[in-house]
Amino acid sequence: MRILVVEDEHRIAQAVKEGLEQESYAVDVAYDGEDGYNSATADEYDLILLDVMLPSMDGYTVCQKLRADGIHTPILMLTAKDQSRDVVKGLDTGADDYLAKPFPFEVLLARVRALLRRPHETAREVLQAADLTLDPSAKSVERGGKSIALSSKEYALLEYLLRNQNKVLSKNNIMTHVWDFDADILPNTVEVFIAYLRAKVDKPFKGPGLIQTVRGFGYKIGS
Amino acid sequence: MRILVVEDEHRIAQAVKEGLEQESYAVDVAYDGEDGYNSATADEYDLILLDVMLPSMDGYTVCQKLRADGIHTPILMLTAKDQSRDVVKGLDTGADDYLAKPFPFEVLLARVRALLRRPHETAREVLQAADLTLDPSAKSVERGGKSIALSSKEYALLEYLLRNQNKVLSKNNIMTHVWDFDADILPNTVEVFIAYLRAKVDKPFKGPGLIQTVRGFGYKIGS
DNA sequence: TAAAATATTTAAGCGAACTTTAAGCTAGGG
DNA sequence: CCCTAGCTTAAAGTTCGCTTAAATATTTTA
Repeated sequence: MRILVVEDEHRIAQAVKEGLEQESYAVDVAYDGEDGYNSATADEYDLILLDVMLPSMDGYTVCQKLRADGIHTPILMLTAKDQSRDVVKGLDTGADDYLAKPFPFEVLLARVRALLRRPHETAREVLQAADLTLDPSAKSVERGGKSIALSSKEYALLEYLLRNQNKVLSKNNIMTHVWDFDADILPNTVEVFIAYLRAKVDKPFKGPGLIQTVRGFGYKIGS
Repeated sequence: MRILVVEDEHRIAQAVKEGLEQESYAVDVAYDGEDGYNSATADEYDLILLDVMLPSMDGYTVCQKLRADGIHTPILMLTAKDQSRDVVKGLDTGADDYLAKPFPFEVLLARVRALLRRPHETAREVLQAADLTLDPSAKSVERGGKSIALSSKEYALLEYLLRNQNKVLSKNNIMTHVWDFDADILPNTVEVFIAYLRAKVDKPFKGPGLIQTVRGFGYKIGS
C-alpha cells in the first residue's frame, strides 16, 4: 500500500513516514501543496495524508483540485485545531476523514487502516433525478445542461435529498443530517432553504418542480 | 444493530438517538456513568458511544471497568475538546476510536459504520392487502397501480390498519394508537376518518371494500 | 482591517389544507 | 318496527408550509 504524506513540518512528516514504514506501507512525502498536488496526480496512491496549513496551496484547495480531476484516492485530512468549521470545510472539499493535531500515532494508524480497508469507488459517482445532476466530487449541480450555483447549505440539502430519492424526509430528519447534530435551528429554517433551492433548481425550469412537499411528513425528490 | 449511548446532555443524547434510529439502529440511552456501565453489562450491544464527562462515573472509568469485565464491545469515545492527552487516556483505557465534540452528524455516522463495519443499506418494506400497497418510506399508497393521495391522519390510520391486518381494531384502540396518546377526540372522529379513507381507497374501485366494519367491535382490513 | 457582499437564521402573517365537532340520517339486529 | 351503532355532511377550528423581510454570521473584497 502506497501512501502520500503532504506536510510542511519536516519533523512531523519524518515521524509519520517512519512510523508508517514500520507498518510496511510505502511512503512518499511532499512538503508543500503544489508539490503534493503534483505527486498525487502523477502517481497512484492508495491513501493521501493531507495537512491543511501548507505553503503555496492549502490542503482544502489540493483536495478540491484532486477531486475535480476525478482522483478518488481516500484523503485523510490533518487539521491544526479541531474546529467543527474546519472539519466541515475539509469534508466538503472531498476529504474522507480528518484528524486533529496533535494526535497519538496509534490513532493515525487506526484511521489509516480504516480508510484502506474501505473499498473505494473508482467510478465517478453522480447523483441524478430527471434532468438534474449533482456531482459530489466536483460539488457541482446542473439541470438541463445549465450549471446552477448553490451555497453550501443549499448544496448539502440537495445532496441529502438526492441520496434519499423517493424517500420522504421529515424536517427533523433533515435538520439532524444536513445541519450539525447539535445545531439549534427551527424547522422553519428547512422550509426557507427548500424555498431557496426551489428558486434555483425548479422555478427557472418548465414543468412541475422536482422538490415535492409531502404535507405533514416532509419533502421528497423524485417520482 | 444495537447501540448504547452514554451521554448526560439530554439534548445531545436525544439528537444522536434520533439520528441513529433514522438509520435503523436500535438505540438505548444512559444519562450517567453508573447507569451506562450497568446497561452495558446487562445487555449485549454492538457498539457503545461513551461521553467522557459524565456524572457519577467518568467515561474513562466506565471503559476501563467494562474491559476489565471482559466486555469487548467497540467503544467510540466522545470528548469535549480534542486534547491529545484525553485521547491517549481514552485509547489507553480500551476505547476503539474517539470523536471530538461538536461534530457533524455525518461524521459520527461514518465512524459508527466503520466500527460496525457495515455497509449502509435499508431494505424497503412495503405493506400490502389485496391490490392495495403502502410504502412507509415514501409515504405513498397505491391501489391497482393507481397512486392515492392521503392526508397524514388518513395515512396513519391506513398504516395502522395494514400493520394489523385481519385483526379487528376497536375505535378506542385506534384512538390511542393513531392519535397522540393524550389526544382528546371522540369515537366519531374515527368514523369520519374511516369514511374519508373509504372514499379514497375503496369507493373508486370495484368489488367489496377492503375496509370492513365489524359492528359492535370496530374495523378490520383484510380477508 | 473595514466595508461590502453573501449566506444563514429567525420571525411574523397569510392562505390553503387538514382535523374535529355536531347534528341529522341510515340501516342492521333483535 | 324500534333502537342504536355507524355514516354523512358541512361548518368551525386548527395546523402547516410558503413567503417576505429583517437580524445575524460569515466570507470576500478593497
